[in-house]
Amino acid sequence: MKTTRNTTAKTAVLEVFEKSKTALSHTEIQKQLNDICDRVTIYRILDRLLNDDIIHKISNQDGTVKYAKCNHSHQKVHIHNHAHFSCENCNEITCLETVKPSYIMPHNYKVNEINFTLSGLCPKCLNSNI
Amino acid sequence: MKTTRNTTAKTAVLEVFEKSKTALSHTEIQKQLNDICDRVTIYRILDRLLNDDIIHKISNQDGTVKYAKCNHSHQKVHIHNHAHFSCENCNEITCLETVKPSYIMPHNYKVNEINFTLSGLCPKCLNSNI
DNA sequence: AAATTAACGCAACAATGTTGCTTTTGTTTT
DNA sequence: AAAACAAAAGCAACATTGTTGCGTTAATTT
Repeated sequence: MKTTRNTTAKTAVLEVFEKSKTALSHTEIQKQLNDICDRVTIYRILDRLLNDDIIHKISNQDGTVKYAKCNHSHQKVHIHNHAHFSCENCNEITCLETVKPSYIMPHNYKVNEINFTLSGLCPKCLNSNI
Repeated sequence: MKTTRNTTAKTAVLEVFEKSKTALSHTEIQKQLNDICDRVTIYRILDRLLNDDIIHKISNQDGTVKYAKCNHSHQKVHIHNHAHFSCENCNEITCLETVKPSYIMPHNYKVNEINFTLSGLCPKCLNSNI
């Protein structure tokens, strides 16, 4: 069986997620790490964290891919079927863990996962824009 | 004022969309066009069509970007606030124009657009898999 | 302390998207 | 119908993002 190790790079990436309130792209993570490790290493760490359900992947309307670690202190399992908000002004993506859409599906579809991303202005930008 | 022209390449791209029931990636469009024009030209045509609201952009969970032209014969304006379905088996993305999610937002957010993508098995794959 | 192997670094590559500049071509004007 | 105008195309070069192979390093177990 394959065991996962706690390397310095992985710990550093997790710290970056811990500190950030918003979802981060690979490039943003790399910048925050100040090149303490290789680009490829970050990709591989992200792969492992995704696999272990510690983070989840969000792809924005514009095609950019971001990653986030949710705070789900009380839950045992990481639920990523919640909504995300993408701000058109500051480009930050945040998890809206309370927002759960309801919908009616046509027959003959089997839904395994949902991805619900809303975009517009986040509270921060909404206030400073008026 | 900038006027848009009906070039052969643009017409060909529109025909490809017309024929296709599913959303298409840049690469898929290029293949169907049999290299009648440059890669860059396709990108620029897609930009124009997006700008003119003739097609819309869908970015899948996996980070791939696709484009689709909806059939909205009766409407004057192109509405792209509908749901999409992404099949995990055949990777096709289809518009679910009838599916409109309802949800409750926290205060202080201004929602301009929504992107609701469901993934799982489409009717075609659901039937052939059992 | 030695053994094991997960993870890293590096180089190379692939896919996707962008930009600048010249040429072509669709459309309007004369 | 020809000339004028400018949108769009072609081409080359580049930027970004993500992937793969392989030898080396280092976390964990024995």
